[in-house]
Amino acid sequence: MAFGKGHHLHLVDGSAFIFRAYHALPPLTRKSDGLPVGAVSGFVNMLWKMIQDNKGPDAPTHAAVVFDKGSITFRNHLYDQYKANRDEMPEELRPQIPLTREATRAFNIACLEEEGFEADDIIATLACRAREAGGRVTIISSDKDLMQLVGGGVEMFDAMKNVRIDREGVEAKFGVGPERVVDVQALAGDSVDNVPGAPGIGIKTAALLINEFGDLETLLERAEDVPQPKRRQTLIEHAEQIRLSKKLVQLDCDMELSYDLDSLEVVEPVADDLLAFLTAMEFRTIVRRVSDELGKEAPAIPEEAPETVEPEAQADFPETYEWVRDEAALEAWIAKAHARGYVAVDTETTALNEMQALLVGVSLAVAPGEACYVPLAHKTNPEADLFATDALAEGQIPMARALELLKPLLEDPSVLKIGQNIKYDAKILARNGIDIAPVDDTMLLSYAMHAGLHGHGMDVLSERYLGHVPIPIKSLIGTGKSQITFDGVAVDKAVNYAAEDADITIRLWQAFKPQLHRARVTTVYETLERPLIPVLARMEMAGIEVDRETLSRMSGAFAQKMAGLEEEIRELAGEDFKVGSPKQLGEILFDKLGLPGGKKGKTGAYGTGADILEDLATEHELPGRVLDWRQVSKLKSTYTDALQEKIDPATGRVHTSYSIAGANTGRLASTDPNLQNIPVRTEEGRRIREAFVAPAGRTLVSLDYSQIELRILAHIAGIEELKQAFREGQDIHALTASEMFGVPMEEMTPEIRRQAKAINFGVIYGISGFGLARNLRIPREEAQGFIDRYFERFPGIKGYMDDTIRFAKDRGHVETLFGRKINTPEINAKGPGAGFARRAAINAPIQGTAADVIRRAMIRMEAATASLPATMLLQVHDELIFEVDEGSEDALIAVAREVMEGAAMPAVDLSVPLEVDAGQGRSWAEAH
DNA sequence: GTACTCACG
DNA sequence: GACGTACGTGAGTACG
Repeated sequence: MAFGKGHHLHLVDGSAFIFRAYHALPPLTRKSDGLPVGAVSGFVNMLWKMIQDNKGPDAPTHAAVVFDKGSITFRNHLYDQYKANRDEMPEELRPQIPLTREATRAFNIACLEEEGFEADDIIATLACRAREAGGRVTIISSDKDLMQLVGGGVEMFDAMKNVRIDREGVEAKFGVGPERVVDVQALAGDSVDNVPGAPGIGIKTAALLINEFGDLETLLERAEDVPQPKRRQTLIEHAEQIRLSKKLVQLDCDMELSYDLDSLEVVEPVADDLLAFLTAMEFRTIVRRVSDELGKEAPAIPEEAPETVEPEAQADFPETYEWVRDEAALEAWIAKAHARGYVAVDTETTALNEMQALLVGVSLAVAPGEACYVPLAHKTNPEADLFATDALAEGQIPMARALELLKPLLEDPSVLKIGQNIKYDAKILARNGIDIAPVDDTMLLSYAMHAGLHGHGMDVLSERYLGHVPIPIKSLIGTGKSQITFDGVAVDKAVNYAAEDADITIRLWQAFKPQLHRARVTTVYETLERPLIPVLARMEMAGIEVDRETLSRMSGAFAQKMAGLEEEIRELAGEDFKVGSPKQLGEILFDKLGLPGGKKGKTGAYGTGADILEDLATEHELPGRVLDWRQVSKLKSTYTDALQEKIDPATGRVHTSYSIAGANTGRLASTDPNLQNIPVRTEEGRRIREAFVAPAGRTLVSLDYSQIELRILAHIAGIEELKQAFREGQDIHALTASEMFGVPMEEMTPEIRRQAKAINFGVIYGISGFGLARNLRIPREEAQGFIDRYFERFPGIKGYMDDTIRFAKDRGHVETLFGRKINTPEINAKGPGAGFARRAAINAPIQGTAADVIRRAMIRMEAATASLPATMLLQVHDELIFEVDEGSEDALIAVAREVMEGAAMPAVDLSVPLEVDAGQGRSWAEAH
C-alpha cells in the first residue's frame, strides 16, 4: 500500500544528532585501536532510545535518518558567505562521520544524503510529499530552520528536551505561524548560518512587522508606510539583502529524489547485523541492552588491554611476607628500621572510626619487598574455635609487650615514620600511649603534587605509580552483612595483606619524595600539609560535647511537625504518596496536578529541587508544604537523629574526622559526622547548634574570618577601591553596589546591596550570566548587564580572571599565594567541561589561599595558646571553635585573633587587613 | 551503587 | 549545530 493516510513518517536530523553527541560526550576511544568513537556511541544511543521510546500505537510506519553531504550547497552559489563563519569540523569527529552512516544502516533505517543539499532540504521535500499524501510526519530535530515545515500533520520533536513542537510551539518561538517563519527569518537573519537579514531587526521586531503587513513581499513593497524612521530606512536600503536571505532560509520542498516514500517503510533490524556493528565498535553497554531487547546472547567483546605501565615501575611484589611471631623477630625489624633511619608503618584495626577502632596488628617496611606484619589481637579461626572462646590466635606477641618494644622506635626523633594517611595510625597509636613522630605521609605527598589530577587513596596511587593492584580488603573481610572485623581474619592471610600495604607505602614514598622538590611544593608540604597532622589528630580526639537530650527533644518536635505536614500534603494531593520520593512527587506535581515544568536528566525523572518547587509555589499550595517537609525531614534525619548516634559512648562527645587531602583547593573536609555543615541559615536549623555545648565550667568560643575570600580577591587582583574599603572597614557589598549602580552610600537600599553581594560572590565562583541570573532570579540579559558593568568598573577583576585562565592553560595548574598547586587537567578540554574547568580555575586560588591562611593559623595556634586552659575543637573553613575555662575567654580571643589575623605573615604580606569576628557562649548557637 | 536533594563555607 | 553553567564539600533517602 502506497504511503498515505494512516501512515506516520519519522525524519531524523542525523547531522544534528552527531554534533550533539560529539559535544555532549567525553572523548571516548575504541579500546583496541584508539579510534575516536564518542560521537558514534552517542549517536547510536540516541537512535536506540528513539526506537525504544516510539513503540506502541503511535509508532512510525516509515522512517529515515537524513544527513548533510558536502559543505558546498546551492545556497553558497546564491551567497558565498553562507555558513562562512562555521568552524572546521573537529579532527576527532571527521573519521566518525562514515561510521554514523554505517550505524544507521545497521539499525536497518533508511540513510539519506544528497550531494549539494543540506539535510534540511531532504527533510523538507519528504515532509511535503508525505503531507500531500495525507500522512503524518514527525521531524526529530530542534533546528529552528525546520520550523517552517510544521503544520498540516507535520510536527517536530526535540529529542533532547523531550518536547513536541507544533504550530503553537512555532508561534511561541517566532511570533508567527509556520508559513510566515521564513519571512521572519529573512528579516531577522541568523548569525549562526551567517544569513544577513536586515540589520537591527531581530525576531521580535520581524514578527511585529510581518503580522502588521501580512507577508514579507507586501512589507517590502509598502516599506514607506512603516512608521518608525529607523526601520523604514533599513527595510528600503536592504530590500535586496532581505530577499536574498529569504532564499537562503527557504527550504527546498521539491528536490528530485531517486526514491519514494514507500521505500522508507520501517523494518526490524537484523539482529546479527546490528550486533556485529556494535560489537565491532566495542560498545559494551549498548550491546548488552540491544541483546537483552532482541533476546539474543550478547557477543563477547575482548577485555581491554591492561594499562601499560613503565617496566621499571612494574615492581615485583613478594607473594608472601614475614609473620613476626615473637619478640626476637620484632626486635630484629626494629633494629633494621633504626639502621635505615626510616620505616613505613601501617596499623590494622577493627574499624574505620579511629575513636572506636581497636588495634589488631602493625606492619613495617624498610625497603621495597622487605616488609612484615606483627599480628597482635587476631582471634582464633572461628571455624576451628567450636566454643567461640574469643581466644587469641597463636603466633602473636602480647599486645602490651609489643607496644613497649615499638614505642621507642615510633617516638624516636631520628627515625622517620612513613604512612599512608598516617593521621589515622597516629590516632590509633595515641590511644595506645604512643606519640608517633616524626612522620611523612604518602597521601599528603601526592596531594601536594597531584591535587586535581586524581584521588590520593592507596589503591589509586599504587595502581597509578607502581602498576600494582593491592589485595582488596574485601577479599579478607567480605562485604555487607557478612562483613567481619580484621581481628577475625586468619593471621596468614592478614600478613600478606597488611605487610603489602606497608610495602606499597614505602615504594610510594621512594617514588614521591624526590619529586617533591622538582614540583616546587616542598614548602607547601612541609608548612601546610604535614604539620597539620598532629593538630587535626588532637582536635578530632578532643571532640565536642553534644547534648543528647536537646537533640532528642528536637527530633520529637520535628517528627510531629512532619506528620502534620504529611497530612496536609496528602489532602492537597488527593492521595497518599511518599513525600520523600522525588519520583512520586514529580508524578503528583506534573502528571496529576498538571503543574508546568518539564522532565530533565538522563533518567527522565522530573526535577523537584527546591528552586523548582519555589517557582511552583505560586501555582499551588502543595510545593510549599513539601519544601517545609523537606527542611524538617533533613534537620531530623541528618542532624537531630544521626548526631545522637555519633556521640561516643566513652567520651560523651562527638568526634569528627577531617580529611586533609579531600578537597582539591586545600580546604579540609569533615566526615563521620560532617560538622562543617551544621545548619545556620534558617532559624529552625540554627537551633541545632544549641545542642553543641561546653561542659560545666567551660565556654565555647568561635572566631571567624570576615570576608576572607573577597579580601584575598582584592589583594590578588589588586583592586585599589576594594582594598581601600577593607582598610577603612567599609561595608564592602554596599560599596560595590554604590560603585556599580551609582547609588550614594547614604541612599543604599537592602535590595541593591543584596544584588551587589550576589555579584561579589559570583566573581569568586567564576561568574556567568546564567548563574547570577538564577541566583538573583532576574532575566539573564539583566544579569549579564550587571557583570559587564562590574568588569567595567573593576577591570582588575576581569584581568585576574583572564590571567588565571591563561596561566592554567599554559601550565596545567593554578597556584595559591602560598604556592599550593591545584592541577587543572580539564582546562584545555572542549565541550561543557571547559566552562566548569575555567570557573574552578578562577575559584581555586582564592578559595585555596583562604584555606592556606587558616591552616597556618591552626598550625601556630597550639603553641600560641599553650599557656591558656583552651582547646581547639573544630574548623569550619573560615571559623575556628574552641573550648576554654570560664574566665579565660577574653584572653583566648585576644591570642587566637592575633594568630588568625597575622596568619599570612611573614610568607605573604597581604595588602588588605584580615579581620576576625569573635563570639562566646554556652553553646555554638550563642558563640557563633 | 547511582541519582537526587540539601546542609555548610 | 547545540548544550548547560556559578566554587568547594558530605550525607541521607529512594530506587533499580
